[in-house]
Amino acid sequence: MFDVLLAHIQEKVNLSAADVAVLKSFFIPKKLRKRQYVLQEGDVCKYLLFAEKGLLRMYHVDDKGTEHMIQFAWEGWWMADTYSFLSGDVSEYYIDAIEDAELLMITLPNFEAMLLQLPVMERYFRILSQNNIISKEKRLVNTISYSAEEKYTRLAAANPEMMQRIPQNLIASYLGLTPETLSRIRKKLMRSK
Amino acid sequence: MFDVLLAHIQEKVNLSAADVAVLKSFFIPKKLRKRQYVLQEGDVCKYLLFAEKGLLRMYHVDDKGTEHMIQFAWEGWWMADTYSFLSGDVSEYYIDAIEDAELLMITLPNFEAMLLQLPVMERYFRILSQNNIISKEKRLVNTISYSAEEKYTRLAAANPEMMQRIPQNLIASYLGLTPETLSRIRKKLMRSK
DNA sequence: AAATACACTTGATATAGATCAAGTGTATTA
DNA sequence: TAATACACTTGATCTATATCAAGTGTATTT
Repeated sequence: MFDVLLAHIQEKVNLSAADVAVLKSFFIPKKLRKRQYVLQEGDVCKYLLFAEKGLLRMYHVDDKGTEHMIQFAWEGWWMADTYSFLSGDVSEYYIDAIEDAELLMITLPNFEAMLLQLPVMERYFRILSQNNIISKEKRLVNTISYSAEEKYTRLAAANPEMMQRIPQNLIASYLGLTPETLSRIRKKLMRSK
Repeated sequence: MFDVLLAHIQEKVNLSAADVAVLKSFFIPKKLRKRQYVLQEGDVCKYLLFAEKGLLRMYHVDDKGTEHMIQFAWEGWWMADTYSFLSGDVSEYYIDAIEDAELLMITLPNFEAMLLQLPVMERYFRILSQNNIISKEKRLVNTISYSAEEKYTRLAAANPEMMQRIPQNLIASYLGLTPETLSRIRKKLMRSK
């Protein structure tokens, strides 16, 4: 149940056996069916989520009803609307399961208690957050600097795992493209290979 | 010299007088003239920067030579190519001064030493990084979900300080638009007001 | 097993925003 | 004080990508 989480944390910082026991006590396990929501627009994001298994997405729905993918999370990744989770304000995003999933969830009070009781977790989340910033910065540059075709090829090169795992229409949305445009780009790239 | 930095840190965490003395010892002050570089593509980002005064920008230059604004930093903001700074790999970005500036700079070894000697700074940078993630997430959603006009009005509403301070052509680049397009949008909005 | 929904493809057309080009006013430099 | 550069504007045209529409194959539901 905690295998993936503990491996992930211990890659960055050291935890004693006692620490591990304390750590576990803060989390709530949860299983999700495909298409099941964890967060809907207008709700407060009550949990920070860690994926032990399965696949989640966070997305925004614009005025026209179009979905825009913000993030995906599979085994070994955290997910939350960080803003809503930390501020308690309602979220403008949705989180749901693309595949059946097993999660570990932590509430904000427990998150804060954990950081006080296990100060080493400040370091863990500081490192994690910095890595998150790096990848968001790369994605931003990719989004504003390149053509549709370049965006796609760069994403595929930088993130092959995503290409195997995520349906093509969701990749399109992640890149800010329509599914039709991505389909045509892929066709063109196939021909030229 | 350290006024803005200390105020900023003490808004988030507590520092004793002794802590402050230790903290100061890790930083190098630096003055920059307008248009002066702190980082150029191909260099390693050796410093994490804090702006005590003035205005900096970080940007990417694409294959066609077009600049794309990644971030601005004025009094009270940090700046670095986080990836290059932490990994030691060469940067793909430029950082320079838009206005004359006074900076406090810290090297990676000093940054790490500071975190070890002042563990409370782990917390400070964890909070800071989370806030950074929140704002990058908002910017991303803005970038991929809305039309040029909506992007601009939303940025102006969410970030009025930026509008006053940053030249219009750089705002355009920050939004992923050409200066011509932004000029026309503003004209249209003036008329309709 | 049939019915329905969904992911993806392909074609025709529309359009938001880019590009190219020229001009104005203001700030910096010689 | 003249010269030059730079930020911004405005117009004409072009183009990458969106939109609309229809069709195919596969998976899910009844």
